[in-house]
Amino acid sequence: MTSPTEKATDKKEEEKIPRGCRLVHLERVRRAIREAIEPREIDRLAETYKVLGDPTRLRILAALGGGEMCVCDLAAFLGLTESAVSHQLRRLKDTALVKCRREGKVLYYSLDDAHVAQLVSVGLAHVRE
Amino acid sequence: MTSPTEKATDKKEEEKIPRGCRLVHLERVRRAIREAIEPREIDRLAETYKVLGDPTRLRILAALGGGEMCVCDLAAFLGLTESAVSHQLRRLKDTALVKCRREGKVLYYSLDDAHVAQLVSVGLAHVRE
DNA sequence: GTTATAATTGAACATATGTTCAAATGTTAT
DNA sequence: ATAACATTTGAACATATGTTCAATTATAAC
Repeated sequence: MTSPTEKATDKKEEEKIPRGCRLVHLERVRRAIREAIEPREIDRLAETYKVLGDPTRLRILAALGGGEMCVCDLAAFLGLTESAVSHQLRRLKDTALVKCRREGKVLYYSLDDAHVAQLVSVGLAHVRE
Repeated sequence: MTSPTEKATDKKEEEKIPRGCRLVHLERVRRAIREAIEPREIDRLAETYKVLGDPTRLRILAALGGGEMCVCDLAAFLGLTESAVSHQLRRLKDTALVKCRREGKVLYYSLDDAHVAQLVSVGLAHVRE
């Protein structure tokens, strides 16, 4: 299962495997390490999905899919305080999922780009299958 | 802004709007309510994204993208205990993101279907843009 | 049967999360 | 200036989350 060539790989990969743990399929562990996504990207990806993983924020995104809305519109739709909505919108903006523009006193929020609607629809396709 | 016809819509929608809250754009709130995704679907969607929103679970999915692995392989790759990995795999299985097959004492985990890899890649495209 | 291996389960802990409340911005009109 | 409006901010609270540890199940070999 572990051929001589596999045992002779560079140290970098070996060092990433904790000592003393069981190794049922060493070559598979090595490949996973080799092809792993960078930690920074993993963290950003996780942050994005974490933000998507809340019913309130998903409802906000779905609503914005129909056109821009202001904070109090969303508060009325969601049945929440404007403060709660504002907090959520900030997270959505920090993750580049929504953007906003000012018109007088009112801030109009909308989806940041086409990717966002796609993210929601791919997820829907999964849960509906 | 609020035409006579808009005021004459059915009561069901009106009742969904909390009393006493500001209404800057009533017609937008109505449309959001009308086109809203069902609560059950929203919850399942949120649950799916919540599961995706963790670095450890994303690393597991990315690793399984290269082929099936057993629990101790993943534990070695992640640098975590097998218990921690098992807990995470259960969440991934409950959300239909991974599946597993038994071969003797070993359980081999793999991505549940093509949708899963797509979910990860769409997310990656978003954070990389 | 016993022993060893692969994985799961449940309790416990520290940390993170979502909402509310009260107070503070920023903008427009008077 | 002042007042009113739209939204944001920070602190506080209860609840949820991820990992570890110890104990348990399940399979295979002896």
